Amino acid sequence: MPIDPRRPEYQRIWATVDAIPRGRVATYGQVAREAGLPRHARMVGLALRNLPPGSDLPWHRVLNARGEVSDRGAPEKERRQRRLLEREGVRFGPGGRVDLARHGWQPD
DNA sequence: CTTATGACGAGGT
DNA sequence: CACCTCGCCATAA
Repeated sequence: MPIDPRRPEYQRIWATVDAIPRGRVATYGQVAREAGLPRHARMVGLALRNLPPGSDLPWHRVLNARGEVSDRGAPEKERRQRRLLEREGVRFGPGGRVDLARHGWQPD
């Protein structure tokens, strides 16, 4: 087991991701800040990488700061993420970018 | 203890 | 736009 999923940092990160509404996206840095962990964008990636297989968390709604699906060396999984987003109405422009001003999550 | 790694990001060229 | 460099920070080795 790489990390300890019981730690509050991970609990807060996952809770934040869980709050991203359908059809909207958030960046790693944004999730980190919302979770009260500024400068921990990389930790968000770490948290998502360690999700239990059958998790219902909307992990696919997290993109990098440029609005693209992050390269994790697994083209198949990356295509799946894109498909899941398109399924909920998120449009990808040429270059595989999402317009964050249009689809970005604005927390209350 | 020291290095390397990485689903990241800001800022410069 | 594309790259590149550097800072960041939890983890792993």
